[in-house]
Amino acid sequence: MSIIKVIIADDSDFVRDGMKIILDVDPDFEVIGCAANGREAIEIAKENKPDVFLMDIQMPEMDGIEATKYIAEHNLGKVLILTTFDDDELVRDALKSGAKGYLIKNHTPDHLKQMIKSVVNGTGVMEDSILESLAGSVDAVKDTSAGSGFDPEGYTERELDIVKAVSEGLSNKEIAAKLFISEGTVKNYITSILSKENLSHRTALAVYYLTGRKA
Amino acid sequence: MSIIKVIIADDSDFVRDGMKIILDVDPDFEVIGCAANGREAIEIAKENKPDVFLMDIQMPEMDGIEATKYIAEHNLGKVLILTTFDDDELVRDALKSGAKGYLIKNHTPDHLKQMIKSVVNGTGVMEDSILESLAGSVDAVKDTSAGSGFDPEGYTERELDIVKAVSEGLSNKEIAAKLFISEGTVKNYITSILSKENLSHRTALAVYYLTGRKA
DNA sequence: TATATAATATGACAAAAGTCATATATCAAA
DNA sequence: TTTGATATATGACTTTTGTCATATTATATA
Repeated sequence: MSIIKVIIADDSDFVRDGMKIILDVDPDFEVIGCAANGREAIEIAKENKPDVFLMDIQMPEMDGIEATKYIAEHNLGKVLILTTFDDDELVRDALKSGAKGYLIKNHTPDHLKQMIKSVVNGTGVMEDSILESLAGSVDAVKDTSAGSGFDPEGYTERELDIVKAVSEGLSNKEIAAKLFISEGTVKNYITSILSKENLSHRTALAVYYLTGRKA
Repeated sequence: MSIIKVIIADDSDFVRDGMKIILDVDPDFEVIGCAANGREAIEIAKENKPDVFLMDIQMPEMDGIEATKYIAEHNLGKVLILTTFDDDELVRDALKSGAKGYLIKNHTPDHLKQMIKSVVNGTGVMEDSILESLAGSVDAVKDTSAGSGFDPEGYTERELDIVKAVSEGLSNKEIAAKLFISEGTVKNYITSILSKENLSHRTALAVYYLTGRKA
């Protein structure tokens, strides 16, 4: 695998520098340019075509979505969207515009690099799996948020205390001690929560709460 | 629990606004001020003492670490450090300066809120566990796919099959059916895995595998 | 070949987990 | 004030989990 040429586009110098530092120390990567907005990124790309753009969405002058559209149309490289908050709509727009995936900014260096490599080397079939794995990893980070996954709607505070405790891997006895209630009460809560979610045991509940996936 | 008063200090308006929006929609929180650097945050706090500061590290004029020192010395509130990259050294400095914990910026709204509450309500004994859980959650994000936290080293393929199945929330019976082995064999595997990881039940194992956190 | 490891299996047992009916106290809303 | 929701508790019971000792293959390696 040859050196992966990267252009970083992000209006925050902190993020830009951070990414650059991370990639610069790795001989597999070469950061051929940094830009504070989409237009700058494209200008850099016209002189020196990168393998991949790390592209923020929110940027002045030309945002990541517009830039991605242009890049995809002119075949200037692959785009990996960077998001700080996982703004579902924006990300969806970006993917529609031709981005190959999206990352949350604070992935560890190794994870980041691995993902960039996946995107760069991705051919037809692989790309789905990349998106899937990206989506999966974002889901894993998601805790309770809206949309897919565990929905706190319809639960009382106390029930949510129980859900959280179960999802920390605590036993009924431990939960009882933690919340100063009897073990029987904990069991009652769990029975009722399981029935609401149509699950049969606590582990399935923990998994669902943590990953949004039901077995 | 009364309303939690928050001051947000971050040089990026994107982060600042994002945090504010997230907290504003929740009646449990009141954002009493936003600041672009540590000095501003402290000025706001002198007029209206907050329960907690959400404090970026990298900021112009007065950075989060200096600000945290001042806040801790003058008892102006608890500090939760926000980091985009988990820069170990900076975070360590911040914790030394009296911060109560640190968050990565892209936690989901619910997770963020929950953590703020933990910090605000934390008293003596609880604080360790908060830090621990924060550290754990950062670890979890560090490597959602595989790597930190649960270490596959020392496990056979078959054992890992079991770990994965447990972490999908499957029961012993379901795992047995899925892997075409007897339920007893599944139990044996689980007993041995739990003992290797020093855990007492499958839910703790699933949580550990999924989040890197041990109960 | 002898030995270690991996994958499988059983049975007996103990310990949790989960179900269900029932009950009480509080508090807010109709 | 009656009703409904929430938080709590018990006891009796069933099912699932987890533990342990023990055993059979197959395969790889010393």
